[in-house]
Amino acid sequence: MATIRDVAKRAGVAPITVSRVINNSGYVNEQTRARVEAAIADLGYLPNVLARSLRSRRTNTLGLILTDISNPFWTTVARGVEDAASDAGFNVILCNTDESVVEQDKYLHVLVQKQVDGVLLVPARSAVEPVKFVQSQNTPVVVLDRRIPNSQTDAVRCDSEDGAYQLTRLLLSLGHRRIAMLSGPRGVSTAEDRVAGYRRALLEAGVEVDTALVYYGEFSLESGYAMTGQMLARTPRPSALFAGNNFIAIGALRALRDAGLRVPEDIALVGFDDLPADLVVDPFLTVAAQPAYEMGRQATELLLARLSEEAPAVYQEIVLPTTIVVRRSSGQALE
Amino acid sequence: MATIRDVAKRAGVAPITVSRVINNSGYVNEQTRARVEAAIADLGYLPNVLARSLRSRRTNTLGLILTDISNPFWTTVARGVEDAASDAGFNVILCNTDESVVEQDKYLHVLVQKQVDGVLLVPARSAVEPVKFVQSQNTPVVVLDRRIPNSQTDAVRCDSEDGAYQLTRLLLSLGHRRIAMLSGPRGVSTAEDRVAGYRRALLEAGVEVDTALVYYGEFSLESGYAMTGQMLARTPRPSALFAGNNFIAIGALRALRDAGLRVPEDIALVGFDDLPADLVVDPFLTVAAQPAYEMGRQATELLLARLSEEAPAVYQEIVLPTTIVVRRSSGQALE
DNA sequence: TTGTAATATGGTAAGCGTACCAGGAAAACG
DNA sequence: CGTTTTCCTGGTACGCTTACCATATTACAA
Repeated sequence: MATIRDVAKRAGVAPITVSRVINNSGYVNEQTRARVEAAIADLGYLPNVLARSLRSRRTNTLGLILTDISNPFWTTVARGVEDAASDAGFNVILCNTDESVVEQDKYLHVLVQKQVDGVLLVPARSAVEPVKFVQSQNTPVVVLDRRIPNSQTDAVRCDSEDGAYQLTRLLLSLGHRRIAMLSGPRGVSTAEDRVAGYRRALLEAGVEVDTALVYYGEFSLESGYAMTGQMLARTPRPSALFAGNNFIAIGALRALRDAGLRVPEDIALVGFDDLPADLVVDPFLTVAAQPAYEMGRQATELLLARLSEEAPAVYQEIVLPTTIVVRRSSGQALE
Repeated sequence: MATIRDVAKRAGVAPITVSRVINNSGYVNEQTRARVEAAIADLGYLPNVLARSLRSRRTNTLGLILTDISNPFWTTVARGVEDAASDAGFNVILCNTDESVVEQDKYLHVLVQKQVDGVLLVPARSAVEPVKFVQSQNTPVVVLDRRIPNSQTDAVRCDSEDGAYQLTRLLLSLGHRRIAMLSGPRGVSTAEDRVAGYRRALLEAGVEVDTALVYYGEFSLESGYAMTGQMLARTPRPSALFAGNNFIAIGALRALRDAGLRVPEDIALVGFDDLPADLVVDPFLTVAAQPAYEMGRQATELLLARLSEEAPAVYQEIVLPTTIVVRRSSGQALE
């Protein structure tokens, strides 16, 4: 473990000169530079980035807090984040909260203490405090995917409200009037925005919103399965089902299959979040697809841009459009 | 940004005493502790972990280098790693190499310079040098998923040879004699081990190995698609297809569909790596499933165990079994 | 010739905790 | 009562690099 002093001694210069060579900063004579580089090579010297970061107050590390990397939507977001970070010479610390505020806060504290240069946060709930905490430590935050009302931050997300509106309109145009909505948790903006879009479409079409058909659960397969079971007990049975995310959709599909119902013949199904094209041989679900990779990438680029600014931030909110992809699960128009 | 000195001043003690309170080390009088804790709370003090790490030579951070987090197999491994790390109070820096040795080496250098306490490496190629480099910096490594012949390291992987052997035997038992093998890159142990298991099964059954039916490509959808195209041009056409990983299997399925062939009626298909149960409504592929989560978890636990040992390592190699999951894609016995 | 800028290099301290060593007071022990 | 042990606290230096300030030489214009 050679240090910069060892290199300096060997090259017959001061440590600071070695530092200049390494960082290509300030003036260094060509011959001196060569001597230093030779010494570095001889000793196999590698700078201790911790010491550098302590002094320079830059770690070239970002924190990414999301709910669960196992969900392919987040996987794709994470890949976008890592790619953008890597391109800029940054590393990413990955954190899964599983929607737990407690876990989220633990991670936020650790990240701040590790002096990450910035945080990409998929907030477990809509509270502003976690964001304020990070900002109070002079660490910039970009809020990803979900809204936090009244927060002063940069944010990158998709237009859940509009995506849900479009999907619901699609179902309405096919003749459906009883559409069940299986959403995620209350207090999570994407879950609520999707319900809002659904309601707007119904109201606009003059269809009464039956609150008994609107479910708030978890963004999980189990919850999708359970909500579908409850939904099927309603009479008359809804003719279409809106799944609030990809896991809910899969849970719903399983529940429908277990109930002996065919999709779309017996009941139509649409969902939020597409599965990556690479994972599916024969895509079947009609969905509102979100540009997950782009979200990750743009959020990271926004965060990195903040780091190189001195001016106080004019917070930006980037809302990416969703794309309705019509496939078989939404079925034909009802006769 | 209060420092430990600020806290010390406010509590009327020396910085070291504050340190003792924070780390629960040494003796601290109860009243002193209370005063210090009050000062910490008043100032909103958070220790600077960089400074601590510089002194203590511990970062509580691990590096995870894999090929591509987008592949659900790696996603699951990563989740296992992060869970195990998190349980032990460690964070994980995520790195994607896309099978590039250049990227891999970049990441290894950065991780070492960032003083990570250990590295989990899915090696892009079977060379020992990258591992030796990390070890030369006194950073322990666990090699994940792939073998590196002649390396002195801990390793956790699945038994690819045996999994391939079992799968091939399954096909043989169904009456197949012309079985095409679509594998990953030469120089990647999992690709080669799977070919080896395939050969062993054939030899054991007295079936001649037709080298024209063994393809080495990439572990990607595109490669699977392309290899399948080539394979279909062979006469007589193979009656079964062995896909070397999940992406190759999906590429193969698409190519077969595009060629108007039905699976398993026209051609049987088996693959390596299962898709996570949560992602598939109706599993179809017969596969050798690897315990991806367990691999990640055990590799991490092994790495963490190394960190708390002073004795020179007796390197361990953990080989987890694969599970053959028979589904429809392998078809019935040929008549 | 003098002033100014560009080039080149170094000293010192700071960034923030903790390892190590020391020392004093109180409690326990023979 | 002297000695040992336990309890409690602090000083100093170190981990390694870089920010900041200072100095010195050369080059070139005024």
